[in-house]
Amino acid sequence: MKSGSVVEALAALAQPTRLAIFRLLVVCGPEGMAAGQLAEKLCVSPANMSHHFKTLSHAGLIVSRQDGRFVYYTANFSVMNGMLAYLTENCCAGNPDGCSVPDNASLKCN
Amino acid sequence: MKSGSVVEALAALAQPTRLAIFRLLVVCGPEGMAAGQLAEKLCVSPANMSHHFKTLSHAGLIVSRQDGRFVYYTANFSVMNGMLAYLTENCCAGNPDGCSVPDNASLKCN
DNA sequence: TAAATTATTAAACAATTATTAAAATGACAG
DNA sequence: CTGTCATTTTAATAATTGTTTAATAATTTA
Repeated sequence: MKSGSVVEALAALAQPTRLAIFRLLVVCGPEGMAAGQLAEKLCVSPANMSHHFKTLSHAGLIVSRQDGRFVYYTANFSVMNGMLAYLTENCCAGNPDGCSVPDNASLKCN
Repeated sequence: MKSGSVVEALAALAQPTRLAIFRLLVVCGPEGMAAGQLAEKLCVSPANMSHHFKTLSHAGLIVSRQDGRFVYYTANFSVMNGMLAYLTENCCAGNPDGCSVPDNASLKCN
């Protein structure tokens, strides 16, 4: 994963509403949740939510699908995992003896 | 870890220079690196670096210690690990069968 | 003590971000 | 079609953030 994409993903999650959206979608799993339902659950106006969805989508962290007149959003685990991998790699390259970073710092729900 | 602290840590890392600083310090391990050395390595002015150090310090991601006229910074793994734990917990609570999130999504260099 | 080195702070500004309200789009039911 | 519901877009504003320059603080060397 490129450094720029990681920064974008971190920035997308570095906001209370968006972090809450993402975590809620992580819990929802593959079915996801409708935009309006998320808005109601988080007490945020639809317009504001839509802006946040756009930011998360652009970062690749969530994916949308239309179902009737509802739009369902789901968490995209692979980008999240790429971000986690980037943050944990090359740990303590200076003193490899005292260090063991697991390769499995990731969400495994795909 | 509180949601607010996680947002602060994510925001601290969601900037190219600061992400580079943190990753460099992760690689350096417990000895850390002097502020000026980091500035030179990343081609960023000392004043600008100082602001970024402040942001990272306030988020708890780095720690400073004075050594002579140098200030050494080191990565604080526990806050980083708290952030990773927060991001990976409660994964797929909706369909626990198909999900196994490792408990060890962390840096293990302390 | 004075000068040099290392790092931080203060002030200013340009740029980005978050939020709101209003208008517009797209999908479906009658 | 027409009207309604769900969501997005546009436009505007307030708030935050990143960078630069200049000034300040702390430490060491001469």
